[in-house]
Amino acid sequence: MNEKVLIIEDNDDIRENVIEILELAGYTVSSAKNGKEGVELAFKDVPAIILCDIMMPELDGYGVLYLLSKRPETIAIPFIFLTAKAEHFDRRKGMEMGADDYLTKPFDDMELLGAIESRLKKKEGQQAFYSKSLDRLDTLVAKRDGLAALHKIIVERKARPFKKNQVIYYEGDKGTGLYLLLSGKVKTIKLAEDGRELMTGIYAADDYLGINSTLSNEEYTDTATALEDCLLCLIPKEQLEQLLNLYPEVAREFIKLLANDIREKEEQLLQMAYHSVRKKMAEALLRLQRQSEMDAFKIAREDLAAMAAIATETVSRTLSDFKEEGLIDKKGSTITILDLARLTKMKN
Amino acid sequence: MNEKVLIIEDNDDIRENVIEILELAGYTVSSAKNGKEGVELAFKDVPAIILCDIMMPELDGYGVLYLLSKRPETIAIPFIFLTAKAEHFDRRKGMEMGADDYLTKPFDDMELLGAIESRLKKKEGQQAFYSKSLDRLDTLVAKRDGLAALHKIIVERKARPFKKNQVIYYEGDKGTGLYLLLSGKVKTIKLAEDGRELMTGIYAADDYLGINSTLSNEEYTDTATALEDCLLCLIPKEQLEQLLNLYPEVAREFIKLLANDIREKEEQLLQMAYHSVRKKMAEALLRLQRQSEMDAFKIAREDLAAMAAIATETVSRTLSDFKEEGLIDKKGSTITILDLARLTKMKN
DNA sequence: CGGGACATTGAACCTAGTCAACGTCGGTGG
DNA sequence: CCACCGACGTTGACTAGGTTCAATGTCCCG
Repeated sequence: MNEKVLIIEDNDDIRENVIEILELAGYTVSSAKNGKEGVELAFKDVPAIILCDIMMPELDGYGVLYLLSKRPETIAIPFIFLTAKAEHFDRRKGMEMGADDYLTKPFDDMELLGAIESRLKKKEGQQAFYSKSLDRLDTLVAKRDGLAALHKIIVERKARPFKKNQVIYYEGDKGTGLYLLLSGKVKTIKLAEDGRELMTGIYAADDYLGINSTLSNEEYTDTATALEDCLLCLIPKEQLEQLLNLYPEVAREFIKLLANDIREKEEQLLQMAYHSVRKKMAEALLRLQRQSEMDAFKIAREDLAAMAAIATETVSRTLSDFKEEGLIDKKGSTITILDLARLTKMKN
Repeated sequence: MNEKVLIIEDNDDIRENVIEILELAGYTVSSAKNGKEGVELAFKDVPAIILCDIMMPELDGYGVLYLLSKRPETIAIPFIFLTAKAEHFDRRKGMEMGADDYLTKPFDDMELLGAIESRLKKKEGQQAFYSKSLDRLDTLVAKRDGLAALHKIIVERKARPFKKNQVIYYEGDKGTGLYLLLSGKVKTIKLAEDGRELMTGIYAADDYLGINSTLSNEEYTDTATALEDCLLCLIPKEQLEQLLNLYPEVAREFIKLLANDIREKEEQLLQMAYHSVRKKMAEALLRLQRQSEMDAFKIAREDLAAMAAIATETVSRTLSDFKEEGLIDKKGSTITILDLARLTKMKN
């Protein structure tokens, strides 16, 4: 196979040791002594997998991961952190940022080789799975003629998995492109000065993410976070731009999406403004039901609060009332809608 | 000149009398005995000017005016109401709907001929004025190459004046096309079930109106009303559609407009949700200042209330507070911004 | 099965809405 | 030109709905 591995590690002993092992195992290895160097190497000569220390001079492991995720050609490379500390927080932070695995130093040869091999294999497996998932898009996208080009771009592009609670992009980031959500659920939120969150959107499979920022060439105006494990496909801005100029149907399609989005936002605006908490709550539940296509769903009170722009305590109270009235059932964070009609007709 | 006049009047004596006078004066006259017939005639053979009774069987004068305003080819025809009652309310209602003049029965020959002549002359004069106003668009629109086509359509199309408080379109109306605001100011509002209004947008010269409804092929989602006397140009949906398919630049331009609109709506959403009344008020004032480009503007308390989604009484109170604090000055419905910086930095 | 995160409930407080009365402005008709 | 009317703006008193703070309960993951 002779796959390319990049190791980024400031400790000379560890680095040399790893290089030796990997070369013996038949990999082609390149190495860097700090994060900055590592990122440059990765861009110049794209590796199949990256091993990276967290604590490093110049640029730490998180920074490396962040920078790599900014470029489409390096975004999908399997990424394994090497770390001395097995601390929970660090581990979680890394995984949330999109790392694929952790190796706690000291690790022995078999651990190292096993991790790399399993990652590469998993990636291959995922690739196959994505293709299948992408085939489904055929029926969705290729209906109209010119949209076939968009479809082609999507299929050729690798999909990227995001884990639950992982942030896809932050408010203020420069838009790198459009995300197509292949599976899972994503929320977008805006932060008020005092830290309270407002959910501006909730997305399920086949929805586009970050349309407006990408198309207006501005920074993202909200933060997108995965509500559950997701599969996303990034369509780079440049390709999208070309597509828009070549195929009016594609542009027309996006115009429709945007226009509908505005209508929804205005509707939401009216609700925010004049509806009672009960009505806002009912609308939020209905929105969730509509897009999960089931009568039961799991959602944190905090997320519900952000959707309806009310306090979490008030969410609890209102849901308890609804349960009393036989409108819904709830158990923990799972909510089941019992009386859709009465919820829809909720008086203000 | 031999201009075509259409008279719609159910009283046989009056109708015959008017026809006689007008034919003597050299006009070509067609006539209808009720509103329905009149509208059909107007569509079949577009007249230069229309005289129309208000109280009629089948379809009354208001209905005629409404139906004519739905079609681009009949929208700009001068319209004179004939009415027995000189009541205020009726007069105002007619003028708001877009009638150009009133004749109170009984009227003598000179009154009739004078009104028709002056209307036709005025229309000619306005046409000349519009062209000038439209020339200004050259610099705005024709910068990019393909947009020249859009510009051409705008220039070829007649602009139509709207009077203060006149409704341009109603929520629920099927979108006939896109309006370009040439001069004046327009607000768009949504109505809550309980009748409270929320202002979803405020537009000044060179803004487009009803983009999203037109482009998504849906009904208007809000009601547009003239805040002052306006000049609007209607770009019919069909022409717009052609343009979008032919010129990617035009589509691109609208995509940008829509995307920006979404960003603004989301920003507003966040405000609605978590800002105090003081802050909402400040933001509303700043929005007004930004688009009037002056520090002083006239606005009804009710409109301010609709902008910030608060009660009119609260608007009064808050403005009084602001005045006390030296942030603004106010006299009647005129507000002057004194301390822009402090208003911008208003704490929540 | 223990601990921490998440959910619920209670009580006090406070903001902004409502109702009502009064003041002010501008336009219309005598 | 003035007086009057109606629409619009202001102010006060009261109230309801929702937030906040705080304590307690429950679920779920390791």
